[in-house]
Amino acid sequence: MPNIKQIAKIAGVSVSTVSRVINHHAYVSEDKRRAVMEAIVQLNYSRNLNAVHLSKGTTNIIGVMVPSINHAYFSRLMEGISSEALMKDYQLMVCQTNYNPVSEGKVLDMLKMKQMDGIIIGSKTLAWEQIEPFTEYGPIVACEDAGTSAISSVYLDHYDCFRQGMRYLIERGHRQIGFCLGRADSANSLKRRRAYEDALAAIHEAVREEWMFYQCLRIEDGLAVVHQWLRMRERPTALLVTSDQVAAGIITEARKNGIRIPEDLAVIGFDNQPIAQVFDLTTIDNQLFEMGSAAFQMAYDHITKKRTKPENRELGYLLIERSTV
Amino acid sequence: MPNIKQIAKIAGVSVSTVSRVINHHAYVSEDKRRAVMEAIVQLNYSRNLNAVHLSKGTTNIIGVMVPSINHAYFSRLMEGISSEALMKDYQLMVCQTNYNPVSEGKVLDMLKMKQMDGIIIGSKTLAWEQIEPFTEYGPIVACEDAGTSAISSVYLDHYDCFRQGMRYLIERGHRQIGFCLGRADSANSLKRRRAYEDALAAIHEAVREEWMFYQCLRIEDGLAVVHQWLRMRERPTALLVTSDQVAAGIITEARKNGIRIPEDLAVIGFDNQPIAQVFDLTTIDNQLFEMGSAAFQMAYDHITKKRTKPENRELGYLLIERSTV
DNA sequence: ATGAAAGCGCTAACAA
DNA sequence: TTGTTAGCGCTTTCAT
Repeated sequence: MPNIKQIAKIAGVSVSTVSRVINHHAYVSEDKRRAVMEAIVQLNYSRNLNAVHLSKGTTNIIGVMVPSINHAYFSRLMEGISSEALMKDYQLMVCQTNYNPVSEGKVLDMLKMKQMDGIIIGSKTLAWEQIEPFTEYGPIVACEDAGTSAISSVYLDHYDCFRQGMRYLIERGHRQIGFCLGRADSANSLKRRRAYEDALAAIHEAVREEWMFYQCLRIEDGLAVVHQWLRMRERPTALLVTSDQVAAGIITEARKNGIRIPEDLAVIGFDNQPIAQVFDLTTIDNQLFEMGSAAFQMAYDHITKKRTKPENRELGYLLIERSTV
Repeated sequence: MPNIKQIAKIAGVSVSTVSRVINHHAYVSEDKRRAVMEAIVQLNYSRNLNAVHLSKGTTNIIGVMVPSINHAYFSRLMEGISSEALMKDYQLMVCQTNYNPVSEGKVLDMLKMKQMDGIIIGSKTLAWEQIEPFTEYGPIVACEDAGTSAISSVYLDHYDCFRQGMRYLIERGHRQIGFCLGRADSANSLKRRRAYEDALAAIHEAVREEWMFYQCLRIEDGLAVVHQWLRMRERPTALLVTSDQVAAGIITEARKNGIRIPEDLAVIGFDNQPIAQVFDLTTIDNQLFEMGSAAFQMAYDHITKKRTKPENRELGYLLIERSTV
């Protein structure tokens, strides 16, 4: 592989002139520029990015920490990140962690090792205190509420959001309400559960453990929910489901079993994914794409020093009324 | 940020010894090793990966070229790639191209610029001849038939596969068969169309343009298909749909319109995604996960010189009989 | 077992 | 406008 030195030699100039040409700097005479360009073509030259990165101390790479690449929620989020990265000519290093703390640590380490200029956290299991020290090495933006930590974040108020879902159901006469969440112990789940309990308390309904479904992450998880529902003596008349995929699974299996939606069972989904539209599913749009692009922008602004302090940006959400309630 | 030199100084050894310790080389006395380790902890040192990459000439990064990050097909494929990469300690640079030739070219350029050690192509629009020259800079593995080019590939025989789908439908009495494909001009689509035409010719049925749907990529694309189907005077009794998502969209919209599946319309999907299971959809499993992991392994073997010649590996497929035919 | 030193290829400050 | 040169931080060969 030819290097800048050989180009310089052939073009009859110094390496700095070559560098200037490559980087489109001013103050290069037209004939030298041409000579360099010709040499570049002649030798089929390309810069060695590792050398560039080492020399500059930056990489134009953003790391994306997600538990799973193949999950509608993160796919949509990454799409938002990617669209913004594409415009700014940044590359994405997608790191699948499977919620493994060791894997998550490795991603943080890569920031320290200057492999990437910043990190966007889609979701994680590590505590904020374990992540915080790494902000020294570059911006870290979380796509969830980072609480009082010094980590930037784009998030929405899941308590509020869940409360609104509950309110909507209650206003339509439901009192027996259940929910489907993902990880039982995640911060978001905890908030949602609190919202759920508060909402029930407000209408003097007791909380029932058996109406709370956890580990509902994918479309197929909806099936088990329906079967459990069928086995119950007392059944919830409505379900707040924090994933359109799971909601779609529930609806499909429900219909197969002759359960009428929403008459027998009302369902509210989350995310407003395309599948929600197809199912005519009432859902809460939590702006995943926008969250992704906002996260990238935030990281970008920090890298380019447009900002220095951590930011916390709350996004809105929108209840989309369709036919499953 | 501390560097190897400072560590050496504090530990009272040379930089080479530090390097040996970091890289777990043999021939380092126990006390020096300990001294180095202590210095590393003391200064909170981490290697600068850009320097490592420059020095070594490799990066342990594989580029993944996909038109879209947020698409079930590529998500599943990337999951396969990722699972293998995780085991081998490789990082994934996911590059979304939107089938833009310029973006695709940039990914290839990054290989030349030594930003990545190899590339896995999920799908592309560039011609093989335009890609082939870049194999000089590192292994390129395509997740589709790369024809006679010198590019490695993992693929399945889409002609055969489509033929089998047709055969299955025909055996069950269908003669009026349509299909839903993605990009009209892709190599795969062309093969499938040929298979379709050959299958019809074999039963002396004419080919009808209006029964061939293109640009069917996402779940929501299924709706339009159903509406067009409804408007037809003569309708196909069966549809071969190269995406479970689209098939699910079709089924959902069909049921909503009182169309019975499979009595009025039989549907075969593709990919055997989780959604196919939920919909009890007859589908053809084309082993996307395995394709992804095989692609990574292939790239890996070339990088580590276990192989040098381009490989072409054909994967099997499996028709999964469920209830939509 | 250890160290000196020559790269790896580029950027950018400085001098001219 | 151009060139010289000192880094960037690490690996690895070659001596010892």
